[in-house]
Amino acid sequence: MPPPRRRATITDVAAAAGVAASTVSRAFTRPGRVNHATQARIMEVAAELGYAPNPAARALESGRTNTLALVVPDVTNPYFAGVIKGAERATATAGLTLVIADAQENPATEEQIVTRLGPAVDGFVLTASRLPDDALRRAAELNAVVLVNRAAPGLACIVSDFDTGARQIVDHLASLGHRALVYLGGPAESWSGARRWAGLRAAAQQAGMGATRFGPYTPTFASGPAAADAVLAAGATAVVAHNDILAIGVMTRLADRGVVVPDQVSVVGFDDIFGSDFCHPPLTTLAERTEDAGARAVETLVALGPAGRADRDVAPRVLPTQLVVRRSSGLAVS
Amino acid sequence: MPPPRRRATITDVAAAAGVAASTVSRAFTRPGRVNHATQARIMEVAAELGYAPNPAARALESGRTNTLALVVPDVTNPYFAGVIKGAERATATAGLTLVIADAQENPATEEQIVTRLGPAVDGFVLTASRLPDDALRRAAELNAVVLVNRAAPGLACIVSDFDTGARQIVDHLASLGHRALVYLGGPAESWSGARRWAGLRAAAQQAGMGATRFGPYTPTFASGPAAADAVLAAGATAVVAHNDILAIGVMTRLADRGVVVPDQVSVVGFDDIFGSDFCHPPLTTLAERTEDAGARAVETLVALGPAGRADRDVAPRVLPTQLVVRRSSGLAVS
DNA sequence: CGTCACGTGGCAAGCGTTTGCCATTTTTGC
DNA sequence: GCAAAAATGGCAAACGCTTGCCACGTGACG
Repeated sequence: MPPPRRRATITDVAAAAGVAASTVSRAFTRPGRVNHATQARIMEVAAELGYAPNPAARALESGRTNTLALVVPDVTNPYFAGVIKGAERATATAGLTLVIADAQENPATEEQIVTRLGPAVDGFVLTASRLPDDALRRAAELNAVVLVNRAAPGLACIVSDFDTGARQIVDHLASLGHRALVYLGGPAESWSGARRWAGLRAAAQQAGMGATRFGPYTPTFASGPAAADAVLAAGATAVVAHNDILAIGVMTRLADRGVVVPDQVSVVGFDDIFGSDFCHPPLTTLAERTEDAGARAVETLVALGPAGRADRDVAPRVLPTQLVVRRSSGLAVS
Repeated sequence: MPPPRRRATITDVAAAAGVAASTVSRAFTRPGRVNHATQARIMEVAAELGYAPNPAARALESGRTNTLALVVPDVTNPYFAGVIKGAERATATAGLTLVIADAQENPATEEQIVTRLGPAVDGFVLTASRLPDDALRRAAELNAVVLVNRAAPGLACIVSDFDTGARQIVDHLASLGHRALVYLGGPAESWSGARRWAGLRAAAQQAGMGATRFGPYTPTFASGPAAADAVLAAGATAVVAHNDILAIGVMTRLADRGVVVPDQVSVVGFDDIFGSDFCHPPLTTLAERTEDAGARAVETLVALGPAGRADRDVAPRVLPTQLVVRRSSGLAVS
């Protein structure tokens, strides 16, 4: 095994090519600025030496790191997979590097991430942030920040159209003859959870349907039994869960208790995650354009620039949602 | 909106606390080295100014970035969620930062990631790397590298025990009366795919069972129909898929064609991903300790040090697997 | 009371790059 | 051919931090 090779620096390349370091630097950053022949020679030598510019040194001088951070509450949650994918794609297109950080559903962890990573990145995409408004404002003073599925005064954000989405769900259930619905709420700090419930309640009222909120439940498979039992105890015929994972957990418990979905209870979720098409029965759910959301967020961040000058419109960009009707929703029991 | 505030530097803190910059630096990096009272004052001032050390500057001096990179072929693939989670946890424990990069199942992209990110990180965890051995060796000359579910001469790696796992699968199927199995192969470059097939074939031979490989298939839901149709055409009673996603895709197609799993065909997957417990029917699959793998990989990387001195044993660390029997496997049709 | 060790803090160099400024050479326009 | 302008490349400072080295002051020891 060869000794750990020292990485070639710009000076090494300069020496080998017989030019000054500054010329090498320009060859990489301002291609037009140096003579064509010199440029070619430098590039050749650089390739030969395996030279790659040191990002740390670059960042130090310019203050720009060409790195964006995406913070999600839980990387293993398939809901965020789409956001990650979209952000990843948009970042690559912009020629930047993306760092993904896991806040572990914990505001303190999230704040720590923002503090520690702050100087190392040009901006943050905070997805479903659990941080209070003033913490977000503070973060936005030091870094460009774009929110996804969370709104805060003065900050750019990308949100799904939960109002229309909720109306679609309610209309769907109403058209199946349901007269009331139960909403299984997610975490209390969840902004999107609040929006979902607000949308459902408003739409239900407009449609003359009853709407009750249960919970909060942690939106995991494991919360399914508690939620399902509560639904059965209440005698509900239609239940809308905070998200698909919870919905699937509920359906699993209902099956265990011999309750047939959708014949006896209709179940609707939010997110259309991986798995909602092959669970049993396949889940009716409100699909969000998560990949778009991630991509849009990064694009907005790039447009904002590292200073985070939000002089432009900070009006929320609203992404459409779409109700995917599968087999978990059916006619109300008469 | 306030003007974009300049980030406080170590000099600002030093000035505000009435000490030299070096003292502030030491207060952060060598707590015992400065007077207790001075230390306290510095910390207080630092907190007040919202100071956080600039990682780029730190990295420049020390050559260490305190950042590790985890490269996965596809972040949205739930199989890698466990690896990510485990790596994330171990990295946090070690007080480091983790960067996750998506190679998009593309060797060229993977190589580019390693090149571009190389100077910015202290080491790489390459998961299911598609890179050829010599590219891996080159990468390992410049950075510490640990492989997950991939082996290469001279490099540290964490692998699942596919030999034992394959034997468990074969024994299970044999005990259900199956006399032969069909393996639905994954991508040709997949190292773990090769190991899976090798293990299955060896175990089948030992058990006196037939074993045939079909494919390769891209391991996605969408490949299910093609694979399922091939299985039916061959009249197989037991099928083992390269991974759970493919297995679920196959089961979906089988259901569409009116074939009952497991009564007519038994299906077994690899990975035990999110969803394999609630698909229909729940999938029998070989569970790997993916979270452990991620954590172990990071720990190994940390132990290696930034120089990547693999003087120590580079023997593969083998992680046990476990067969999770659910309802997709049953008695062979007689 | 002198010597020594130790605790504590400052100075300054250096990490690899970028960039403003200047000097030199080449090109252009007349 | 000459002056002016453009092209090209070098010098050196700066980015924020770490760290080897040194200086100073204090307490311990003989």
